Amino acid sequence: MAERMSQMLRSDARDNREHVLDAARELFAARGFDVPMREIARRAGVGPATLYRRFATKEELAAEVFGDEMRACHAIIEEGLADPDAWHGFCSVVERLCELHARNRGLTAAFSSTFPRAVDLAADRTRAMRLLGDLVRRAGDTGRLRPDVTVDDIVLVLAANNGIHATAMSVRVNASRRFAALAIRAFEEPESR
Amino acid sequence: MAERMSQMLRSDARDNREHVLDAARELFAARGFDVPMREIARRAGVGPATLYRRFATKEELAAEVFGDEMRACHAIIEEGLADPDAWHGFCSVVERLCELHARNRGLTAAFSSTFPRAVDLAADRTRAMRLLGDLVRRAGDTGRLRPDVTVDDIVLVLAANNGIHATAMSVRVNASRRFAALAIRAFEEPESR
DNA sequence: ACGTTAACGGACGCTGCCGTCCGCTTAGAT
DNA sequence: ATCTAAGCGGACGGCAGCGTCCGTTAACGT
Repeated sequence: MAERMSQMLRSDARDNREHVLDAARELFAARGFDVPMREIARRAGVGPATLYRRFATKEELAAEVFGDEMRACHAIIEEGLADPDAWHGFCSVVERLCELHARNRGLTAAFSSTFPRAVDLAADRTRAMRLLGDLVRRAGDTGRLRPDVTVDDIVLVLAANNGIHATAMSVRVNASRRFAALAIRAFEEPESR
Repeated sequence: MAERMSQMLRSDARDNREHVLDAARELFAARGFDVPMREIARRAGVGPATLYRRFATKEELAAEVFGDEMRACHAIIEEGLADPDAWHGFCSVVERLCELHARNRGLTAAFSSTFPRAVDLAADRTRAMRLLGDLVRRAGDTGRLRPDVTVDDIVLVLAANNGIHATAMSVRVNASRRFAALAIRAFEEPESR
């Protein structure tokens, strides 16, 4: 559908739309949702009006950008579910989600909280929740996961992971890795190993 | 010193100063550092000019407010150090710090990051760090704490705790409690009990 | 090549915040 | 009761970000 619309655009408009999305992706990832629209436009080599012509509001742009990131989340969880070792799959999901969120400031906002008008993100979110539920159940069956751990705990950890506000990305990612390791320790049944 | 200055103020000015501090405490706690100065003034029943006459800048006001909260942090840590059961003291510090930070949005900003001009807060911060170091060492000696846990891990957990962005305070506090429990599990040496 | 029309971007208006100024008010000393 | 200076707050200017308008440019069908 998005492609059909892009197809009807003139070639320069289509290019600019892509440039805007790329710029938004980079800036949202690096500095969170609070980057000014003008700066996205500037980085895309485009005037503000052009940006607003394609994306009527900041939320609309964010919805499109974070929709992509959401798909990355889904992919990670599904790969974890596909892991023959359920516990290992669970751990790698926690680790990789934490890292993804550390690399994308503001992705957590899309994941846990809700954007004003981003209805489609809510659907992605509930789908991710369902998948996470499967993951937790599957890991629980192995006995390696503490029996009282729920999906909410994962979401809590993800939200908390977003509290790591270091400015430099490398610092953020390192801290996030340590944090993921802590979280996994907290989730693991001590008597299982 | 602060009292000496207040003493020289006219009675109405002194009252208003207190009202402003009370309002700022409440609003910073409830909604974080981003509340408008006007709103603090309004809540204090005071004009903007009055507020700015007492606190030349927003940071100055925040420094004064969070200075008080800082003292609460110190008290918590010192009580933990005074606990005859070192491990129990350690746990209660983690729990109580998490809860305090959950009740005070933006306190973590003062605690871990640095305000532009809040020099005096930095001193409080390093003092808190030293105390936390003592706490960790003391808990480590009991063998209940995993030997690789450092002060940085506590700070990391505190920062992460601040990522719990629920709007309603009761929700935030509950989530924070669960989070503290998770953190303590992660810190505890599994073979020790 | 050329005309039509989509697309562009600089300039604009609006809102919300910070911090200041200045004419009026009132505490508190005499 | 009076006076004076400390104190007050509404109104102001400035800045930054969002979203829009309109005169100009250039894509692309013929």
